[in-house]
Amino acid sequence: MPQLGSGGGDDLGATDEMLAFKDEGEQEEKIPENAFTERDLADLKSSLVNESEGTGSPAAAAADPEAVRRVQDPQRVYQEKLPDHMDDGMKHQDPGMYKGSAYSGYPFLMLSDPYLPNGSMSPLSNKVPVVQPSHGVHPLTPLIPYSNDHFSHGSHSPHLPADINQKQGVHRPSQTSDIPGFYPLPPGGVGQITPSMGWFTHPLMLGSGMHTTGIPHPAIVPHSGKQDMEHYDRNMKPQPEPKREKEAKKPTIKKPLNAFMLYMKEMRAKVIAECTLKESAAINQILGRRWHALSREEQAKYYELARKERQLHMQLYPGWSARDNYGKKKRRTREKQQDSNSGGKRSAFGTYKEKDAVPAQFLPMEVL
DNA sequence: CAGCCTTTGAAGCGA
DNA sequence: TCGCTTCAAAGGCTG
Repeated sequence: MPQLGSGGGDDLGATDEMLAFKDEGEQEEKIPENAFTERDLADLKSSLVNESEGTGSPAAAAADPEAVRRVQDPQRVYQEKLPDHMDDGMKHQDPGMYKGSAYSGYPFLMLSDPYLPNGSMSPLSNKVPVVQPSHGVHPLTPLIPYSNDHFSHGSHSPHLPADINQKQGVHRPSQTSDIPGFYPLPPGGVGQITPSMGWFTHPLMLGSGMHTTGIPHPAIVPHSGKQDMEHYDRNMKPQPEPKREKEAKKPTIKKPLNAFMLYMKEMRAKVIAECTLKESAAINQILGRRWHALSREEQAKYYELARKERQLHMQLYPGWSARDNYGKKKRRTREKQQDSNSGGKRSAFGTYKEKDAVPAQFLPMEVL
């Protein structure tokens, strides 16, 4: 807070305290991704084996030395757990804030990259307004899947005005009021989107989900859920007559994605490719470990992205509350959930079932 | 075919 | 304020 909060409060009301990370061991954590993946996979497999054998946490812990290290160093864990509000320290979009570092590969803020002749990053591209409005692309979440792969096709790059970075990136009077300005949806812009572009194929683009602002958002989802989505994906057409009722229903506005979710979205495909795994539960375990292994800068960019996602969400759906979606996911086994909650510990380390329970002395203060 | 699994983080709510 | 609960994504698995 002291060093970063000078620019006034965040409209999200975060405490804006930039927790200093401990530098300890950071280098160790920077493991090449491939090696990491192999180890992840091995770890995962061994822990699965161990779990099936019914052994306890030691085996699981042994399978993940990194986790063990974290557990044994509560302070590190505490510092590792980067609170969202730290990103508020970066909210000012100070051009120098991330200059040339943290946002590399960051699909949101680095959006201009694919459009740069050499693909390199312009310093200006660090700024939030780099969000690509001319595609009608959702400025935040949806960008993740498109990152470089999608943009590398180059078919849509002509839609990006060459000066967009300068125009939108340089001058930003206020944090909140200008957000909508990031996402002007040019008439016809949507139609230019290539089918490969994630949520541009979203059903809502085709009708019911279009936000009243005219800005489609992936957070809006028809009540009907998966099947409808699949239907849309296959046919790229609005639902036929019988679905009218459903259309009339109020669409579900999804929660904005948090930092980890954004990270998962971006990295999932990569992990799947590297591990040839598809099961999300396993993938997520790997991603969870990788998340912890990320440097503070790398995590910070996702926290920042998540913060902007929330901001945008707030602006698009002012009256929306996470509460609105409570109960929409039917949980069949509520008792079971409670059991696991009572038997396990949800902490900075994640969700621990009994076998993984962390001794209290290893828990960070905030958890205790 | 609905829900589970699995992860972290945000938010809501009751005490 | 604290602690618990729910949901966000995702895709194979399960009953």
